[in-house]
Amino acid sequence: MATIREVARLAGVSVATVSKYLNGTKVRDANARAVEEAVRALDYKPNEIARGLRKSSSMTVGVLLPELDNLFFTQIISSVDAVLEERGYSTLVCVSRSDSEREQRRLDFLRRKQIDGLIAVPTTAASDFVTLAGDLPTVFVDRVVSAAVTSGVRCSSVLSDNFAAAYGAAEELILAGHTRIGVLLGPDSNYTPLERRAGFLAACALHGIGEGDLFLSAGAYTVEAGYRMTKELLALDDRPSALFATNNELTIGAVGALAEAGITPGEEISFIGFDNRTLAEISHPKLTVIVQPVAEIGRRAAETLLGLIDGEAGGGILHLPTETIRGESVRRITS
Amino acid sequence: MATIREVARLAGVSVATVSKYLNGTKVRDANARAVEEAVRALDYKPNEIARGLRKSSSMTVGVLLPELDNLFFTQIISSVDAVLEERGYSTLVCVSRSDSEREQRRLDFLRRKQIDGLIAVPTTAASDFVTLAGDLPTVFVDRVVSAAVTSGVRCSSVLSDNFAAAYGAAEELILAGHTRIGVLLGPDSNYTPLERRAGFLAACALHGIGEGDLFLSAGAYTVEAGYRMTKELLALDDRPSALFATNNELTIGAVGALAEAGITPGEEISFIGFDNRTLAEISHPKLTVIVQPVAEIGRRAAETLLGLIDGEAGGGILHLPTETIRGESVRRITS
DNA sequence: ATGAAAGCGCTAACAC
DNA sequence: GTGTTAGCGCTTTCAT
Repeated sequence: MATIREVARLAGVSVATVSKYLNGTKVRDANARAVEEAVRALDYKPNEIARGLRKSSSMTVGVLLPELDNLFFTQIISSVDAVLEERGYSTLVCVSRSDSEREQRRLDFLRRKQIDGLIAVPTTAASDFVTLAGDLPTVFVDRVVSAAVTSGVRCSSVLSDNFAAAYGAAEELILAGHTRIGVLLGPDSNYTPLERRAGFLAACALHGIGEGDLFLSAGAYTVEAGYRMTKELLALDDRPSALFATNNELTIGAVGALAEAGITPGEEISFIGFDNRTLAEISHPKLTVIVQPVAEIGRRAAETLLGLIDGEAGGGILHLPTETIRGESVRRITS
Repeated sequence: MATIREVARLAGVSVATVSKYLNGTKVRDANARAVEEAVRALDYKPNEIARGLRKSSSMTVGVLLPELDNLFFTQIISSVDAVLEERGYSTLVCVSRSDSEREQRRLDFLRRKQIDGLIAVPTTAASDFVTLAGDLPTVFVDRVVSAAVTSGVRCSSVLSDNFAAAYGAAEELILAGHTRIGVLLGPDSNYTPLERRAGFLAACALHGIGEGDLFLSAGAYTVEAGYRMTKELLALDDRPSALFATNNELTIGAVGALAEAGITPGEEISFIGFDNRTLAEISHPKLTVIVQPVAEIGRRAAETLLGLIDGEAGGGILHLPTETIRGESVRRITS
């Protein structure tokens, strides 16, 4: 690869002139042309590594998340990347496999790579993660860090309004006449299940439905867990008349269990799913689902990070509204 | 961030000694301990950028693909990353959005970042892409480059054995008695549809089924295209008795169209899908699908790339076998 | 085994 | 406006 020196020599100017021209400082017209020509002739491409070393800015941001074979995360990366790319940043992706130790090692790795900022879906409790991140501008996605910890720290959060999402789902079912509802929840070790549970219970409480009428089951955010929980609920003597699955995997599992039991959502049992727009659309009848604004989450996370990098204050928590896609899987009943 | 200088000063040795110790060269025991302690005290993390500049190796590989909101690609990244990470490499992800110009710009960007190698699912015809990649060690995934072009060039290909996959699907249907089969194919502008079409036709020809008995429809690799093609085929007076969807999106679309038409796969119409293991499992009855060994593809691609980086010869084309997951969506008929 | 010093490719003072 | 030069943080001769 050609270096700036060779370009300078071929163009008959100094390296400083080449550098200046390439970075937008005015140079004499004749020199500009000479440099341009030399660059083309040598197919010169600036070495960003050297550039980064000198400017102590790598124009790289790290993205650290639990896994890559999950569309929720990768769609977020997708829009994060779109925004960052436009600003000339590149994206270094690392995976924690939901393992705290691994996560810490990867974070260490990213710091060695001199990333300018970080977008993370931490596995470690976010508040502890803040400590690890230190002074690195960081945006948490799908997790929040209590304001207490973040004060003065350069980090913010972007996520769906999970409380409102679950609240809305509950209302949807309650207004359709359902009082005995099964809820498939994720593990309490994650952050979002707590918000979703709280939102659901809040709506129920408001309508006089206590926990006694509800069938709350919690498990992993996996297809298997969704399948198993649904089967268990269906096997009950006084089984619920409606089901709410609170994440993509649980939704898939629930749909599978219902299909296997020969139950059509919206007939014997009403159903509200989460996130899997595609599954909702190809199901027959179409499913009612709550969908998170993944693209928007990614976009806002990236923009927030760029703000932090540019010195804006952190500490903000951005809750983005979810959307309810109404299919025909919620049936009005009169109890 | 602490530098190697500060570590040296605190440890009371020269930077050379610190560097040597950190890189595995033997140093006096007392010095080793002193360095270790200084590193801990300062929380020193080597600056990989500076390191890369000096060694002119960035320990970074680029991954360039059409999009990130597609599990086929992201699962591949996932296993690529797992392999590379183990060897100390990091992964720079770029997206072409299936746009040749954009792809070239992103490739340029990656080169500026001094990547040591590239894993690509090119949008540009792979043979042209080779020229762009130049001397950069490159592994093509899901695409091949004719041996003629690659001779002497440092690139190889890793992909599924698409011919055999489609051949197998055809046999599966033919042996069940089907002769009038609808095939949902992707766009001829991609590479894989060609192989899949050829494989399917080869099996048919062997069993005396000509193109006249087949219903080949080609379209985009999208859910909508799959849905539309399926509806069209179902609307025919002499509609086929079996359907084969040749990719994930087409499979989803087909399943949706069948559900909407009230057709249960494996009853009125037999069905073989592609890649969507999850959908196959939660469907009732379970679907028969051909699945690509995504994890293996990624793993082998990464290993192949590491080989190329280490100076191995390129030019190889690795075809990995697909797997047939048998559900109950193929029904034996007697015509 | 150790340290002084050169230099990877680039940018930013600084003097002209 | 241009060129000379120092130096980003590191590795690597090359003497010692």
